[in-house]
Amino acid sequence: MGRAPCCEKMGLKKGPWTPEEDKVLVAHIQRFGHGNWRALPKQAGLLRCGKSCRLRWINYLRPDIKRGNFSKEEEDSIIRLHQQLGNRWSAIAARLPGRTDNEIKNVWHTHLKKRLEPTNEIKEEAHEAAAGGGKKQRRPAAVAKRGGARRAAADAVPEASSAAAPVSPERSSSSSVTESSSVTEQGNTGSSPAFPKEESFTSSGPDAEEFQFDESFWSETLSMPLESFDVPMEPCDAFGAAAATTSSSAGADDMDYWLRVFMESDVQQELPQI
DNA sequence: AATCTCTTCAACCGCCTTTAG
DNA sequence: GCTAAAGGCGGTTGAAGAGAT
Repeated sequence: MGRAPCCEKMGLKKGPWTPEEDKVLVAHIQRFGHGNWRALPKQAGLLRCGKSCRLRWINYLRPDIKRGNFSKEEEDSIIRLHQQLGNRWSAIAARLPGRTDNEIKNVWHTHLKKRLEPTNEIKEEAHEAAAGGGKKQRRPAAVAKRGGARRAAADAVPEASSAAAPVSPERSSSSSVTESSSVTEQGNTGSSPAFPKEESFTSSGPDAEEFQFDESFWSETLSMPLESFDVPMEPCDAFGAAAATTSSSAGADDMDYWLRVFMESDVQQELPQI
């Protein structure tokens, strides 16, 4: 059907939001709500496109957003949910109260996914190293040290807070439940309370072997009843009615249904019980 | 100390779905 | 039932920070 761009680009600002813009947006939404994102920027006097406002609100300004690093439980949940839902970040986010799809997506790509690909990378890197050294030698991730200016700006937003917390492992590259094939997990979801996220899952090093994916992980995971998840599996997210009215939450219901069907049928019978 | 390389994440882009007329 | 508008979602990008050299 061919849609016009979400905003006529003339004169609209792009890039990082300033605290002033945040204030204006928050104040406007608190007063008038966000019935119409498209019209909102005009009404609020913002030189932003509606989508941009929506994104900013959803991802950063909403009062119920939980900022800061992900707890181990949250990461475990992401991993499990990703196994089941694939890259359906919004569906995953709906099950992690206070977390946004964008944030989860970022965490997945920056922390979790990486840790699940060591076997491939190791092989390639070994190859490269043997071949005379690739341009990209992966260092032990210099993770979690950031949080610089931009984060500070985000934190300037009401409710911002943060705490250090680690990550955990998993694998499954892109989408769909079925495509996931193997995983390692063991030593990480459960072990190491301190969970040094910098080192645990880097792709190289003597420990790499430990992260070979093991079929048994899937058996365990797939045979695990949903109820046993450490995160509440509510059909709609923690953000209340607004989200519940969206079509995506209906989709989440469907997904829950099918997941249960899936879990309660073949999988449990075919896979070895723990 | 300077430069390079890598990592992180906020924000954008464009497609798909849903809703309204 | 059709079309267009709006909302929603996932993929991708690029600026900036931090560690390595």
